Amino acid sequence: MSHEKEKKLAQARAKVIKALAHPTRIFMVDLLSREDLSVTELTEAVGADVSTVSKHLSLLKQSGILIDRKDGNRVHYSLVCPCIMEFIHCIDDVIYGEAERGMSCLLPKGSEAR
Amino acid sequence: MSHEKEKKLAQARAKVIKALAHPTRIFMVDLLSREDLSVTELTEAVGADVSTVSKHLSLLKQSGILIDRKDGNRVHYSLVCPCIMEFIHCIDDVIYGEAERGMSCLLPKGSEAR
DNA sequence: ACTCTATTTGGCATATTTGCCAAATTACCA
DNA sequence: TGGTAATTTGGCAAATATGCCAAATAGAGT
Repeated sequence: MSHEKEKKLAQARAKVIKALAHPTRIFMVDLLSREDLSVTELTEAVGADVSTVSKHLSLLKQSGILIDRKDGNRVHYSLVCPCIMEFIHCIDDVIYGEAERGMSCLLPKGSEAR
Repeated sequence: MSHEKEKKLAQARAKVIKALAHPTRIFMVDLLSREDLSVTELTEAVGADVSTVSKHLSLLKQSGILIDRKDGNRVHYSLVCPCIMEFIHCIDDVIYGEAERGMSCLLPKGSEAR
C-alpha cells in the first residue's frame, strides 16, 4: 500500500490540528496572538476552572503551539509561531463560504457549479 | 465577563478545525488539493472501510471544506477553498519547530502579530 | 517555618468520536 | 425488470476527550 509517507505526515499534522480543535483553545490562541498572558489572566478571560485552562495550555504547549515562561510566581504563555493566526484566518474564509455560499477565499478553483 | 463575541467566533472556528483534526481527513484533503477524487478512489488510497470514508467526507462537506459533485454513478469530492492547504503548511511549520526547537516559521509574508 | 497566591496533576463521571458491519439508497446497464 | 457497482445511513461497542473537584507542587513575602 502506497501513501505510507503521506499518511505519516497526516498523522503528525493531525496531532497539531487536534490541539487547536477546541473553542477554548482557539480563543486562547487568539488572545495570545496579541500579547503574552499568564494562566490566571487566561482563566479570567475564558471563564472556566483554572485546572481546565491549565490542561488546555499544557496540550497546546505539548503540540508545539505555545511556549511558557516563568515569571516569579506565574507562568506566561506565548505563541511560538505567529503564522498560526494566519492559519486561523484561512479558516475564517471557510466559515464565510459556509454562510454565504457564494465563494470565500482567494481564488475560485473552477469547480463551483451548484 | 466580556469576550462574548470572540468566544462565538472561536466556536465557529473550532467546528471547522475539528473537521480537519483527523489523520484520515487531513490525508484526504491533501489528496484532494491535487485533484478531485471519487469516494472509491479515496477509499483505496486511505485503506479503510468505504462507510468510514464516506462519513469522513460527509463531515468535511458539512464543515464547508469540501463540496461534492455527482458524476453518474459516482460522487466526486473537491476542495472548496485551496487556502486550506496553506493552513496545513503552516501546521507543518509548527511540526518542524517541534522537532528542531530552533525556530520554524520565519514568515514568508508580513506577519508578526497583528 | 507559615501563609498566600499561582499553577499543575490525579481521578473520575460524562460526553463525543471512531470504525466496522449490515442494510438502505441511487444510478447505470443489459 | 433484475443485476451490479457506488455511496450513504443506522446502529453499536470501543476509544478519546472534556471539565470539575480535590490534592499536590512551586514561589514570594512575613
